[in-house]
Amino acid sequence: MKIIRESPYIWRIKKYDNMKVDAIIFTDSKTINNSEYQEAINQLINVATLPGIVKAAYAMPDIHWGYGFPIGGVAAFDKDEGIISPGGVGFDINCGVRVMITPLNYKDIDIDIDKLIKEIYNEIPVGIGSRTKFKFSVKEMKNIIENGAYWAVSNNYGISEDLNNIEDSGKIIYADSKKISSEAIKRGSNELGTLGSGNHFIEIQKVEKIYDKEKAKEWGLFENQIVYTVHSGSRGLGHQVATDYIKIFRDNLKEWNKKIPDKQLINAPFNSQYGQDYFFAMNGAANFAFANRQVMGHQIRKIFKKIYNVNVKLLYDITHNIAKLEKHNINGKEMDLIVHRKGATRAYENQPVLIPGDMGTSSYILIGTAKSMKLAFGSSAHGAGRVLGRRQAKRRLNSSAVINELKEKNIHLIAKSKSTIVEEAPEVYKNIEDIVNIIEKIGISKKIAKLTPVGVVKG
DNA sequence: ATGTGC
Repeated sequence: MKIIRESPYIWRIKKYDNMKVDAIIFTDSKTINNSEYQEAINQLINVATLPGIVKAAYAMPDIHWGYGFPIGGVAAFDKDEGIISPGGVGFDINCGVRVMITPLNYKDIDIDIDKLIKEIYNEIPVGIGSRTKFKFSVKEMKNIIENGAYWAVSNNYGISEDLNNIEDSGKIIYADSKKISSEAIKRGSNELGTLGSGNHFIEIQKVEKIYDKEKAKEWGLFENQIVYTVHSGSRGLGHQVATDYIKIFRDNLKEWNKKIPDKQLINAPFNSQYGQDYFFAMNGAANFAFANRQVMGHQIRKIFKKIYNVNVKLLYDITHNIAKLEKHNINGKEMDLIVHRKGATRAYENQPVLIPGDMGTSSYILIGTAKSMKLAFGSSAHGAGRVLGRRQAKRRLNSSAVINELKEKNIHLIAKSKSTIVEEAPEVYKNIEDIVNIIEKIGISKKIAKLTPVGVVKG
């Protein structure tokens, strides 16, 4: 294996053996040789062997091991010759982030943070197995799956201008509820508007720093402003879709998959019936996730209206777990590609890029660049990335110490489960500043604003 | 991530 340093933060592994293209890693010299990176880099090399892959397999600075494909990876496949793989999307289909902005200043609100997060916690079901009290009918579920955030806004969970500020307007058209199992639909029927667990969160944040005054103003951001972020996905419904199609592919595409270097890279030709079925089911789950974040974002907006009598706007809502049909310019030729972003954020030129950190540090609002279109199919990083596994975290940390540590930083926390507090502690994550600085130095996104948490709701 | 595992 030959790693070439192409620039201070770009590393290229020249293709060898069964690789069809090179692998490219965006990171610094400190981490490229880190042994903990090696598993993820091996996964990236495996991805580079898959049929129809175009240009290279890419890794963002926050890569770590994932199911088959590394988390923090981008892989684009030719629409006609290439594949689609559930492992390239992840189990939490359309896990993503939305940032909503208030006109409030931190000094107007600081005494009420506990009250505010408690209201949110009481309104929105959080934690593993979190459910709403009511269930949607199968007919209504189909409507949600095919219409996403558009469904939510049409049903009074939002205002029409919200839809202008969601990736794909919160509704992917290549979605078909008939491709989703009744089991998945049943699981989703009382999950709309629920947060979930793990790294999912709701954070009340303060705009700590503005890097680009003009763009921040255009986007409605100012220093010390109160904003909030919702990080969640497609809950049990999306998880069931992933599980279902991995099994369907295993049962029916044995011959097609006999050469894959890792069973978890199971895939279907994009243009086959199985590939299309997964694509339409996956997009249905993605629409469910768009609706889910839309509902939660709007419920919190209503809480702000009630307590502070202010109007809240949606800055942007974006996914970091999806495979999308996109047109890209490859060596002067426009190509239709199926771009898998797993733990990677779309970063089209001028588009807001939302990268959350851990609950003790900060999150960033950035902007996509022309360079990102050229270097990584218009993609960027998605978060800090773990340094400690969940089990290790439990062994080394305890929840009251984490709560105290946050308290010292004036961060209020309300969480359903003590083990989640420990598994998601600041110590468990890499430094988000490093990740953001690397992607900015490469030029695939530019910083607009830095957010620091003041109130956190966790599962 | 997940009614937390084959």
